[in-house]
Amino acid sequence: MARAATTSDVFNAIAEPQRRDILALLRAGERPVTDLAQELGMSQPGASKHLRVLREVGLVRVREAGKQRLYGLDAGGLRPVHEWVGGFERFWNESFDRLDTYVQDLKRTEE
Amino acid sequence: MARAATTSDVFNAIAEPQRRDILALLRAGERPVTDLAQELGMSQPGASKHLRVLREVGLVRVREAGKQRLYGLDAGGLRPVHEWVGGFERFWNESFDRLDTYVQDLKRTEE
DNA sequence: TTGACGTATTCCCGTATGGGAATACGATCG
DNA sequence: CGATCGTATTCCCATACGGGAATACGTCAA
Repeated sequence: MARAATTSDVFNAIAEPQRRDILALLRAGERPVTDLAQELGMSQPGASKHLRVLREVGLVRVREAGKQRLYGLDAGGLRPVHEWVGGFERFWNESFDRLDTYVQDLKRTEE
Repeated sequence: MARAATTSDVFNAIAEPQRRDILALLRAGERPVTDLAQELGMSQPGASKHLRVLREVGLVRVREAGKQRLYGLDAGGLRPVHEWVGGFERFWNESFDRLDTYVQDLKRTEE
């Protein structure tokens, strides 16, 4: 056993910088694989692989368009992530207080 | 070359379910390693390792407390994630429209 | 100083990947 | 049908992890 099954999980899908780039690009609209690959400076197979992951977790949708396959954004899958992170929102607003406490503590320790 | 250096990146840090669990628990306040390990059903070394990753990306902060080391949440690091995902918010609100378009397209294809 | 307790490291293993190269597919056009 | 274009797969390599076991550390109590 090793590296618990992480794939097919949205959090893992967006952990890859290149995949985040793809998603960002798709906000502008549907695009064929080659287009994405070229624009992001990656190989076609590379783009296809990343798109596959994104498709499997439901962040992207494909549409057959003749010889091409147009990939489009399906942002709904990001909602759970947004909500999860949102659950911490009130904590980073307290950050200054906490940082202050931390600093006070350091001072006390140094004395 | 393989699997680009992903560690030391917030997105990657929260890609691990267990690490997300740790962060969630820490919202209730500081905790020593053993506590976390037990509560989450993981080994002490395991907890320490995950905490190390979280510390390196700045999501967690340590405070020496005698024999123990109290880990506390440092949610500020989640802000970039929240913002990134937030950049897609308006897209998942359009999801119904898009889904509709998609379905229309399927119908047309089947005819 | 010796022990005990709470943690962090180090090893080692097996699997999951990301990337590159070559190749297999599927659809459209002559 | 045969050629071509746009994509998806398959191999293979090297590395990054996550997990378990054993061990090294650092601190405090007796």
